[in-house]
Amino acid sequence: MVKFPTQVMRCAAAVDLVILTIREGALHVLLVQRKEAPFLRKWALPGGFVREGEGLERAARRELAEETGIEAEFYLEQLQTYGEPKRDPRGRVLSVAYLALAPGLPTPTAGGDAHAAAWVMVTELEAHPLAFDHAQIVRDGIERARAKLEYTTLATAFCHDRFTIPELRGVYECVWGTELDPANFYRKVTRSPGFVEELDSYQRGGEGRPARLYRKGAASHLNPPINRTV
Amino acid sequence: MVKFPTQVMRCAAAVDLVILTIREGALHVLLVQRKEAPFLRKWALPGGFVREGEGLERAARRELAEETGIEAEFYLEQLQTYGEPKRDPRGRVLSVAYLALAPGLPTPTAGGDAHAAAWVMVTELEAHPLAFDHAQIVRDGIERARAKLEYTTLATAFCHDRFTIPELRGVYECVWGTELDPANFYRKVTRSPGFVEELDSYQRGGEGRPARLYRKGAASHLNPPINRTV
DNA sequence: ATAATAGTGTCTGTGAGACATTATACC
DNA sequence: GGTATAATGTCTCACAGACACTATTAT
Repeated sequence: MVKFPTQVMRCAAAVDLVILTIREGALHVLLVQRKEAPFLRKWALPGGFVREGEGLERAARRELAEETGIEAEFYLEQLQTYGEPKRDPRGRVLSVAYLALAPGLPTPTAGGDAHAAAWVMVTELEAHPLAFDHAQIVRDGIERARAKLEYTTLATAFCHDRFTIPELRGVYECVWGTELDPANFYRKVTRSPGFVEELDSYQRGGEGRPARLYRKGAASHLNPPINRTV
Repeated sequence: MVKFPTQVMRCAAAVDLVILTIREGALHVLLVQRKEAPFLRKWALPGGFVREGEGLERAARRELAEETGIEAEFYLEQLQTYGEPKRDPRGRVLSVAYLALAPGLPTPTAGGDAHAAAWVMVTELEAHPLAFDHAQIVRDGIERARAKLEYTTLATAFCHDRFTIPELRGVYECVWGTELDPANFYRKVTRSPGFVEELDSYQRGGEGRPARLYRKGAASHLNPPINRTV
């Protein structure tokens, strides 16, 4: 059996999750309070060590289910890997960060692993000093999400099965922190082939004219993109 | 001193490089022939293990210098991390892949590490079965480069200090495998603020009217992007 | 009726694609 | 001169931004 050269460095492998969702009209990220040293009681991203024989994405999905307590189909993509030698005082750790997007989750999620978990508005992240290099990871995750809304149909990952165009516009507005023209947004979304599929039902109960319901379409890319430079 | 939980899995950490360049009007990737088991004598991406106390990007730059034998300033960005449990028969390895772009390199690079190294046209990759999951990594790297040419000024990373607009167009055409209208490309590039900076000299010696020389500008993003859907 | 929100129509400016035309080199 | 390539000009169509207008609900 072939072996590694004996001097090869070994390190621990972790996955960390930037889980974004929209609650009460604002972009939130899930944070957990550490119950172990180092950084005891500090806020951190949910995550954990990769297990023997477990793939990276599988580890990420396991942590996702554990920490949110929800067995749903999240959108999940690998973000980046952080491996500075000193990023963890316990020793060398490679952290493979994942970005997860979720529609507004029902419970505030008291995690299965008995952490204190909380949704924190991304505008209030400065008030939550994060452990390790997690502040950087969160910034990278948010920026990735913001960028991808431009040229992909990813905004639908923040919506439930059925949603209205104004709800979808709200996703863009929350994530980008801007306001979009309702009329132009409507035209753009409905005329981008495969972005959304029209349904026969309407959203009732709100003020004003009821909005037609849509579900996500088959397209994943958006060409031409939606501009956030306004 | 704080320690990891004892049962935490340890793995080796590697960096693998997708080094792209343009030679003789075609996109090439640097491959090395393995001189060790496993996959002895098979083609593979240049790379190696991360050393103790060495950051990921620093490891990538070290391998880049070793394998190309050139101490130049490459564009380098992290691509993705590959960590399937069985991807290396010797044991668990996390491979952090990097994408490097280089202007046409003078020598075919007989690597410092005594590998046989070769530039391979990306159109001839099928004829070169790659070790590990490197075929997937190369595909991901090429696709990343193709996508980034659309909305960034990265094409200049394939050019030397001074270049002409037709040369830059050649970069797009090689990487995308398409043809672009010279007149429209010229207009787009010269009117995108910060893409290129006009110089006072001209490229002489070729056929036809000499082309003005440019150098890369300060902008990194391109808005609106250049479309490859034609 | 009034307010509020959903959805449609219209005008205008920007920019891409297509392609004609002019400019400047080598032979 | 002829040929090749660089650079400019022009026409048209698609589409985004701005915003007026119509449609449909709740109160």
